[in-house]
This record gives sequence, structure tokens and C-alpha cells, in this order.
Amino acid sequence: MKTRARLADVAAAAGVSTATVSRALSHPEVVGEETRARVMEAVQATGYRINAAARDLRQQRARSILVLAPNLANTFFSRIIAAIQEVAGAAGLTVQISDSRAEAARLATLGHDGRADGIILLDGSLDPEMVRGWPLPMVELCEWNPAYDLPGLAIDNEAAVALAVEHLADLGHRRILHVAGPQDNVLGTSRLTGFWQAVAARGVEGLEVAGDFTMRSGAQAARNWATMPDRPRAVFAASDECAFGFMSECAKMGIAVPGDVSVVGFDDVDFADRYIPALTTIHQPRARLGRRAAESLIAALTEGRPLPRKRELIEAHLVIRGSTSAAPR
Amino acid sequence: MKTRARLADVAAAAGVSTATVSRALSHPEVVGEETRARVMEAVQATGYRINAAARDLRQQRARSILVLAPNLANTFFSRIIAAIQEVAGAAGLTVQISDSRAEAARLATLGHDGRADGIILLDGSLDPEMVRGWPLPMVELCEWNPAYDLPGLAIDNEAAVALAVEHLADLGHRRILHVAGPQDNVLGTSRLTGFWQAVAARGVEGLEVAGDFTMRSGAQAARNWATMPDRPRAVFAASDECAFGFMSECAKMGIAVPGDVSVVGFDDVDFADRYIPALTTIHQPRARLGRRAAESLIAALTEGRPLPRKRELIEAHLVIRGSTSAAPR
DNA sequence: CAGGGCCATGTAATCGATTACAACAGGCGA
DNA sequence: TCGCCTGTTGTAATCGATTACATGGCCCTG
Repeated sequence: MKTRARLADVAAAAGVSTATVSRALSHPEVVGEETRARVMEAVQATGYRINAAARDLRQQRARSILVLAPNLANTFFSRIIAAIQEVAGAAGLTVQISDSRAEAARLATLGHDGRADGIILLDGSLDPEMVRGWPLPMVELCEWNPAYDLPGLAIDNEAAVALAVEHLADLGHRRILHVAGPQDNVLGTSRLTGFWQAVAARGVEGLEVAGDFTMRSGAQAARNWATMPDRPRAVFAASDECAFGFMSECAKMGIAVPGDVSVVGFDDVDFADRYIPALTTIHQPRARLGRRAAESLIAALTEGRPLPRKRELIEAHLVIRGSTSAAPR
Repeated sequence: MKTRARLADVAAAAGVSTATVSRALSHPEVVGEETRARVMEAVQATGYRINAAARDLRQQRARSILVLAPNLANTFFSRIIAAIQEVAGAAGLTVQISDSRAEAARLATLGHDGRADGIILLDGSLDPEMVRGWPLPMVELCEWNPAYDLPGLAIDNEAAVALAVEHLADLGHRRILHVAGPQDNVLGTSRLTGFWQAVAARGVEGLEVAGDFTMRSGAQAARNWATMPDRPRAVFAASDECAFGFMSECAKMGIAVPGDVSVVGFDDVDFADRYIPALTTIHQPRARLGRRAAESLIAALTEGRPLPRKRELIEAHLVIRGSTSAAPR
């Protein structure tokens, strides 16, 4: 087998034209039964495989979607991406991934070179000009940025935060510390906003310390918190990772969770359930988010069904585990 | 802006032929300085972006690599994939991902449709016939399968396991339990083999219980272990996740780690350092593995540098943290 | 000044499919 | 029997780039 068989080779083998072979493969119903059989046989015999580049060029589509996330290594994103890939694969589309923090020129190219038919954006911090310049259907997922002016899907972060605050308040906590996310990120800011709204609504005292979603920042927050004169006994971290960092640092300092301090996280990553103690947290249905985003984008691509115009919010729920307990009286 | 500008549009705008435009863009040095400037101006003016499908078709390459992993959601793989993407992106290649457990026909197509120039395989359980049939450069990473007959890169699992066993033995443990990985997986089997070799070499007693790398199986193993009449005080889990499962179940049963039992994991995932207690484990340099695999594949693709013929093993090391302590005397 | 070589550029073939349109055969109704 | 319709197949244009080869101008050398 020297070179790959082309459509023309199959046509020659079957004694028909390339048009017929093409039709036999993509629109079998318009080809005569006997001819079709002969073509299929020739396909087998030659080991023919379609050349995607040629088909894509002619059809002006790439049968591929691009997923942009700020950190591909993060377990939060990987679960979502897996779900996207699953849906896309089932629809016969490939998935390209790229770190959205890559060099800007390279990133811009990805949306312009025709190798993707649509984009799923997991990053709200891209240059809006660049994003709006991409001539493709796009959806935002989890994060969002009004300047993109795109349809999107996310959980209702503020409502979710309220669940966490309510839970702690229900346990009798009157003072709650929020280890915030980065304030250059919509998730960070909306969770912070939600926090202040929720404590105000519930009439409990709120406190705030800076963070950036990472375990390291959670640990740092714990060290700061530990030095507070009258430290709050309830902590709401802006992410699970942050909560893990906080709790692990507590353990180092000999502070018990939830005995000395109750901790709530956000995301419900896979490890939350198996942390010690198991982490009370907001569950983000990551697989579902990924699946739904992929489905609506793919429907837009393949059936021309228009994308929704607005951002859609789905409800997240609280999962109560061992890291929270009643406030000491 | 009705349709995207093509090379011909740029050529018209610059008053040159398409050949000149093409050359000005990809081989600037062969084009006259003044002409080049005029072309660049026309590119700006028309907003021209190359059509990748056309270029790929003509050049018979896709500028893309395909990464196949058995579970894209797994944090172990995602770190590796991120590194691959980073290297590939810097080299101007896109990265396609697919779950290698997808339907076989779809998977086979991925290697044949010409949309990838090379493949990085993170799964040793694929149909060897299919893998050998792919007419592309490939490398195996982390996992391997002799039937693929491919170059590969992985840590020396058996040597790594020996480090774990040595560490436990050095702490005075004479009886060590291995919570094994799945035996239909090379990593599972090679770690098990390594375990038996290491205990024999060190002259300590080994015990074995089945598992499959998951937290769930680790938890199950802990429950079994707890019922053993004379239970070993040292456990080596085939993966960090398994170790987390084991430890979390211990916590539920009121068994202290490392007080009552020392636990060693394998992989050093991001959370290992922040678990409670922090997990002693074998560090797999996942970013480095991903980077090196990507680099050698890309070198083969772009410079024609041949891939190594054999599998390459790199050393892993042990990270000692809080989950292990001296055996009680 | 003729001839050779080099440089810059243009012409046109090419990559491998899809698809608009043409052509042809056979069946059927008028 | 003629003309039309339907169903099947072929011819050739097309997608948008790259690149082998041809061309023409210019400079240099003998």
C-alpha cells in the first residue's frame, strides 16, 4: 500500500465516476442498489478513507468545535471538556482545545482559520474585540462577559452563594468569612456580590478576605484568619480548592474542621466527597453544563437552530457533608 | 464584509498574482521588499485570514495532533494534556482530544481522516490492529502496549513502586498491603509486579487486595482491610485517588492516618499535598511527560527527526509527606 | 555585446473531495 | 409513436491555497 486510496481510485475500481462514489457514500439513497454494492466493495478493496481536508474545503465546514479554557489542567474544566467531547464525538465532530491564555495572536487565529465551526468559551477574560471578531457561533459556559455579547450557560452563582450562607446561618453561625475569588474574574466578583447580598438578607455579619480560587490562597487565608482576634467560626470559600487549602492549613495549625470552624466550598469537584472531612459545597453540574452547551452549539451548527439570545442560568444546589456543623453556643 | 477574503482578493488588491501573495506570507524572503510591503498592506486592508482547509489539503498535512485518553475528566490526564497543548500551540499545531473509549468505528476514523498528523496515546487498551493501522507517527505516553509496537515514554513504574516499598520498610513496616490497580491495565499490573518484586527484595511480607485506581475502590479496600484479623499497618495504593478513598474511609471508621496506618499513593496529583494528612506518594512529572512526548512527536513531524524506536523510561521519585510514619514497635 | 545566471514574479497544475448540471435510459400516458 | 417524467450516472466546475515551471529583466563577465 503505497499511498492512501482516493475517491478516484475507488471509482476506477468500481468502474464508476467519482461523483457516483461520493454519492454512494454520503447520499446512498440516490444511487442504484447494484452500483452502491459495487462501490462499497471497491471501498473495502481499496481501503479507502475520506480525506477530511478535501471535504471540509469543498463544504466550507470543519466538523470541529473549539473549546477555550483558561487552564486545561484544572479538574474543574476537565470534567466539562470531557462532557463536551462526548456530545461532539457522538455528533461526529472533533474537539480542539486550547488554553485561552495563550499568546493573543495565536489565539485569534484559531477563530479565523476555518478549522472550527463553533466555539465554546470557558473564559470571560479574553479581549472582547477579538471574541466579537470571530465569525463563528459561540457560547459562553460558566464564565461570561457582557462585552462578548454572546449566548451563555452558567449556574446562578449568586443564588448558589445564598444557599451556602443560608446553610451556615441555619447552623447558628452569626459571623461568616468569605475567602473571595480573584476580583478580575466574574465568578469571583459575582460570588462576592452574592455573599454580601446574602449576609445582608439574612442579617448576619459578613467578613471578607482576598483569594484567587487556589489551594495556596486558601491556605494563606487560613493563616490570616487564625490570627484574627475574634475569629469567625464559619468560612465560605469561593472554590473547593480554596476550601481544601484552608482546611489543610487548619489541620497543620491544629484547628479542627468542623469542630472549630465550619467550611463550605464551591464546585463540588470529585475529591470533595472524599476529603477529610468531606466538604460541604455547592454542586455545579459540570457534566450537564458541558453537555448542554455542546448540544445547543451543535444544534445551531448542524440544524441551523438559532442559539438562544440570552444567558441561561441553571440552578445549583448545596451538598451538605461533614465540614460544617452547628455553631458553638 | 460579505464573505471572507481569499488569497485571490488580496492578490487583486495588491496588484500581484496569488502566487506572490502566498509566497509573501509563507516565504517572505523570496519576495521583493516593495512587493511584500504592498501585499502586507492588502492583507490588512482585506482582513485576509488563511483558509486552513485549503492549505492542509494542498500540503497534505493537518497541523494538528490527536490525543487519546481513556478518561478526559481525570485530573491525572488533564495535566498531561495541558502540557501537550502548550507545546503544540507554541509550535503552531492544534490539539484534538478524544476519549479513547469512544465507539470503535468513530475512533478508527480519527486516525484515518487526515485531520491529525500524529497521535499521542494515553491508553494501552485499544485494539492493537486499529492502532497499527493508523498511518501516522504515534507515541505512547504513560501507558503502553507491546502489541502497538510504538515508541513511548513513561516513568519506570516498577522502580517507583520499589521506592514506596523501601520507604515503608525503612519506617520499620514489615507487612505491607498493596491496593492494586485494575489488572487489565498495564499500570495496574506493572505496579503489582513491582510490588511483589520489591517486598521480596526487601524481605518484608506483602499482601494484596484488588482495586481499580478509583476513590471508590480505595474506600472498599479500607473496609476490607479493617476487618482483617491482624491488619498490616502500611498500605501502598496504586493511585492517589485510591489512597484518598482509603484514607477517607479510615477517617469514617475512626482509624488514624498515619497513627494507625501509613498510606502511600501514586501519581502526586495536585491535591495530594493538601490532603489531610498530606499524602506521601510517588511523583509523576506529568507536565514533563506531556511536554516531552509532544516535543518528540512534533520534532518528528516538522523536522522529520525520527522517533526513538524504544520505550523510554524516566525516573519518578518519592515525595514524603504526612501520611506515613514509623511502624509502632 | 552576447551569453549566463540570478532574482522576482506570473501561469497553471494540483491537492481530493462535493455538487450543479447535463445526459441518457426506460416507463408511461396521450 | 411521441414527449415527458423519473431515476441513475457522468462531466466538469469548484472550494482556496501551494508550488513546479516558465518568463522576463537585469547585471556581470569574457
